[in-house]
Amino acid sequence: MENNDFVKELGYLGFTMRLKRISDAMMHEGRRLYSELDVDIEPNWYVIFKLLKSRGAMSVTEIAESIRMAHPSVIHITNKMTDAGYLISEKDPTDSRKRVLDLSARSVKMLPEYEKIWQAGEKGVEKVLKEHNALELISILEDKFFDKGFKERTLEQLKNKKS
Amino acid sequence: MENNDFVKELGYLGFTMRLKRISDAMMHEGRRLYSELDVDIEPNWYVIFKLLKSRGAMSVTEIAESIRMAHPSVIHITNKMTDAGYLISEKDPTDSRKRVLDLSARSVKMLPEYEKIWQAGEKGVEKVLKEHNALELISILEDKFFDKGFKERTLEQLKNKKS
DNA sequence: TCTTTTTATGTAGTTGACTACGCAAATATA
DNA sequence: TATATTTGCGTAGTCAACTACATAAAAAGA
Repeated sequence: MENNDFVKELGYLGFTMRLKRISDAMMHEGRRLYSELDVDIEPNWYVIFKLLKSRGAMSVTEIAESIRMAHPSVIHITNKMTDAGYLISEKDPTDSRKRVLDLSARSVKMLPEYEKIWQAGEKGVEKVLKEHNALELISILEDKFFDKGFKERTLEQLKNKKS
Repeated sequence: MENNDFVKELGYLGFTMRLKRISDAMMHEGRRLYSELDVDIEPNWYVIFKLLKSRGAMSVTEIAESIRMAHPSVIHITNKMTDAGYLISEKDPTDSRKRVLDLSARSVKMLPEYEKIWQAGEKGVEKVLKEHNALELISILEDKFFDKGFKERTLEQLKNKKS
């Protein structure tokens, strides 16, 4: 960080933007990392890989709920993974509305290599965050600001001017 | 948060995605908040408003550096603010490459109202985060993961397999 | 059984970041 | 002074997330 960072000067008002900047920066770093290692996957795919490996085949909506994402986002990600040959998509035989996704043979073959990278990334993050209770803070943020949290809290403050 | 959140199960591996989810959620909440209050501004504009109010007129690149964003992003945001009548754009008389941006009369008129909202939002965030050293943690994240941080740390871990 | 409601998926359109590249003006250098 | 480099801005193209809406199948209810 440079010392002339205006967002930092804004205190708690700058919090959301700083959160976004860090998250965006890490995403872009992830993309650069993969491209430098010549690995043709994208950041965030790892969640789908891990999920399907752990739980087996799942439908679009099941995936969306498991990782708390809107279903169109899941469709977008998994379509790209399917195009890249990492996922297999099949109609559910008992419910023809559903589409069931699972890891392809290519995924099974490549996963060991990719998991090395993810483990290294995790270690790097862990080293920095272990002594700072970072996961605990993230949990609190999720509890307080997911869904209606931030808006409601602000409207509340606008009404009760006293505080 | 629901209890069946797979990303949470991933430990430090899920950290970046959880960061992104929270930051996205807060952004969307912000948009909903403004629309509910019938205010025609967008999340993140507040940083530009605050910056120009505090520092006076600035060029595109100066703004980008002050808030640590890529300059095309700043152009994108400030163009929309200009279209909405909140900013004035003028060529720098001494350097014709530069374009200098400043708050319009409309901004000056509306700012007191908007600042009430931002103050309320800040209070809401502050209430939740005060006892958790959240700003300190954000600073650490910025120090460690901005720019080349995350990629370099991961590559390092990939080499030194021992740790 | 026929109709209504719910569920699962998909598409379209919006927003907000980024990188890569191009162009023109200012500055530095030969 | 002429050329080369740097700087400032802008555009194009990419990607990820969201909401709103559409469609079709399944489930529920009359």
